Formats: sequence, C-alpha cells, structure tokens
Amino acid sequence: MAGASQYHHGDLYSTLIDAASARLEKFGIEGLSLRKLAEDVGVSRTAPYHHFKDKNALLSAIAAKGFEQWHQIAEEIFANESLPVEQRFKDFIHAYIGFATTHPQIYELMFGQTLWGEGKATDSLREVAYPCFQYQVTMTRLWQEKGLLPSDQHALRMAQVTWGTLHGIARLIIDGIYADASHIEEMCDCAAALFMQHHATSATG
Amino acid sequence: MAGASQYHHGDLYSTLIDAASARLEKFGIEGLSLRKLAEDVGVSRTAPYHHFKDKNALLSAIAAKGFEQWHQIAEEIFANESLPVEQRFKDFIHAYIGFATTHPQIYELMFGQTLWGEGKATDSLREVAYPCFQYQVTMTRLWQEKGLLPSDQHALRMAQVTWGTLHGIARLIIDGIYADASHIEEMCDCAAALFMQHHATSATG
DNA sequence: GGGTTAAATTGACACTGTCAAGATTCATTT
DNA sequence: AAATGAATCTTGACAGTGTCAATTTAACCC
Repeated sequence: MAGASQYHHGDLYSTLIDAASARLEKFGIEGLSLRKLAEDVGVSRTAPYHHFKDKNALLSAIAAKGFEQWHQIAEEIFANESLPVEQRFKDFIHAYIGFATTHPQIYELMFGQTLWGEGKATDSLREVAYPCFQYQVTMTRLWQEKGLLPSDQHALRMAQVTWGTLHGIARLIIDGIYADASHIEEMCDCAAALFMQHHATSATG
Repeated sequence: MAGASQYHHGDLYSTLIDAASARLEKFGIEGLSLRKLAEDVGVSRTAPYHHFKDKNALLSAIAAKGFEQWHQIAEEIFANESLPVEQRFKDFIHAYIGFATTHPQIYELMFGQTLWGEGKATDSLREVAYPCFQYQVTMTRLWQEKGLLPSDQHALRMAQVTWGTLHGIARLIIDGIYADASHIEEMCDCAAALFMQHHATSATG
C-alpha cells in the first residue's frame, strides 16, 4: 500500500509535512508556496487541501513537530541527574540557542508572528505548545529551589524573563541583528553568568 | 502647493508613509497591500513605485522612522541626569517594553524577519539602525562603570544579552506567547532586579 | 457488482507585487 | 511665451499566490 501508485498517493499527509519542512529550511516561511510544494510532491495544487484545512494548518503541524522535538531535548538535559544542576542549566541555555540557530526557519515558525499573530494557531498546536511553556516554569521553580536563580521573584515572572532572554538572543542571531553567529557561545555564557550572579560557587567559568 | 490637485499629488512620499503606518498598525505587515494603500491615498496602483523602489523600500522607510523615534526616547532617558542611574535604568526598561507594546506592528517591522531576514533592508535603514545598536553598547558600558551591571563581562556581550532580554520579552508579549500584557510592569521589574542582583542598594523596589 | 466515501483533479476567482509603455504636468531654458 | 526635458501618474499586462466549487478517479465494504 506504500508503493508507487499514481492517483492515490497513499501517505500524502506525512509526505507533505516532510517536503514542506525541507522547503521551509531552504526558502523560509515566505518562500513556502503550497503550489510549488504540491508540484514537488507530484500532486495537483489543491490536493493538500484534503489533508490540511489551510496553509496555516500545514505550518501549525510543522511547528508542532518542532515543539515536540525541543521538548524532548529539554527533558533529556533536565532529567540527566548525573550532572550538577549548574552544568545542566548552562547546557540548557546552549541547547536552546543551538536548536534555534540550527533550525532558524522552524524556530521562526514556532514562535513568530505567522502563527501566533492573531490567533491563527491551530488548537492541536496549542495543545503541544502550552505544555512546553509550562515546562519552562517547572524548571525555573526548581532552579530557584536549588539556589541557582534568585527566589525572591515569582517563578512565572522568572520563567518569562529567562525564556525571554533566550528567545531574544536567538532572534537577534537568527535575524542577524546586532549579533552574529560567531559569538553564540560567549553570549550564552554571558547570559548564564548574569542569571547566576548570586550563585557564588563558580566564578571562574 | 499643498492644495487638492488631482494628477500630481504634491507630497505623495510623506502621504504614503503616513497612510502605510496607519494601515500597518491596523492590519499588520501581512495585511499591508500596496494596491489598497494606493486606493486609500487616491492614486493608481503603480504610483508608489515612483517614490519607493519596492514594497521593502516603503517598509524600510517606516522602520527607519521607528528607529529615530526610539533613539530619541532612549537618549532623553539616558541623558536625564536629575535622576539616579538606577532609576534611569529601570525607566529605560519600561520605556523599551512600552514602546514595543504600544506600536507592536512597527516594532515587528523594525526587528523582524521581514526586513532583516536576508539582507532586504535598505542601506538608508541600516544607517539609522546601526547607530541605534551602537548606542545600546555605550549605555551598557556606562552602566557597568556605575556598578549597575557586572563589569566582568565584555560590554558588547553584555549589551547583546540585555537587549536580547528586552527584545525577547517584547516579542513574547506582542505575539501573545506565554505572557500577556497585564504582567508587563512586573516582568520589567523582574528583569531589572535580575540584572542588578549584585547591586545591593535597593532591594525593596 | 453497486453504493458510499475518501482522495485527487481541473477550472475559476480574487488578490498580490511589479514591469512596460503611454499620458500628463512641472520646471527650466531659450 | 514657447519648447524641451524631467518628474510624476496612469492604464494594461504578467506571473504568482491561497482557496473554493464541481468533477473525476480509486478504494473500500456489503
């Protein structure tokens, strides 16, 4: 059933997501045209509409995959109890910026205005994204308990600010504003040091 | 010469920028159509092309205006020596987030992928934007000298991280991700407190 | 086989940015 | 004041885009 049929494609849904992801990484969100995508896959212009309500629905599906991917990375770092919290905290920062800069277009999709602008995001995307946000708060609370981050602030606020920092750095790098890729590591270290100012254990780096 | 002529508009350049800014704030970048814009102003579809090479050129001009506006705000706060540095630092943070959330679409234009994605920005935009970036470094260096920010980091890195934080918070709020407008003030205070951890003078707020 | 349903197709519409060629007005020079 | 040249604005046209409607094709179940 997964052969090379001509009329019924067989697994157009997955094929579209894969092809769209590839096209996305090459040409960006703006350069992702449904028609050219269909041509790539070898179906007619409107075939995708039987699997995705919208162009937004397709993009949402890709973004959802990105969230799942990232969530897994974050969980692995966070749950690796063989390393000290401090190291895991730094790893987390580097992993976040690494993920964002390795897949800039997908990152843009996950957090950009295209999907979150005016409630264009699919319900199924929200169901994947929100737990991802929530996880950040959980981690932040634990970092506060471990004394890594100051605990005189609400965990939610703290999570918003720390994530905001990573988000902002990622975007400055991605968009090539005011920061270029050669300074990624140093910027991550600088951010980590800034957050852990009162955590006086290791000032050497 | 600013009358109601019919063929020659008289001051189409400024009129277009104003109308485009208005349309932008209402419908966003995506919703800004050159054709509808021309109709708004009362000229034909291609009239704008005699004043702007591109749609990008128009957007760049609007963004440039935004940078000038912000630069002026920042300078006023920074140069107001009647207030203590600490207060001016907090004011700066609140002003930044305030500017971004008051004109979300213009902010998106100033720092988003539309103009900075792949070198689409006009030269004249760069000429306005880069000094704006540079100014941030200057301020950061002085904040370090005053003991507000830790001085064991390079000023450039520090500036990238602090601006990154503000940029990230602004975007999270604007895109409605993980943070909503009702927490703006608290988030700003949290960020300020985080930056000034080692500055032990005022912990009360 | 017949009938239901899912999947893929062509045709069409409204919309977009942008180029080319022509019309109109302004400015300046003679 | 007339003419020339440049600036400005116009209509016409083209290649794209997302998306809907009606239609054909294939699969699946009884």
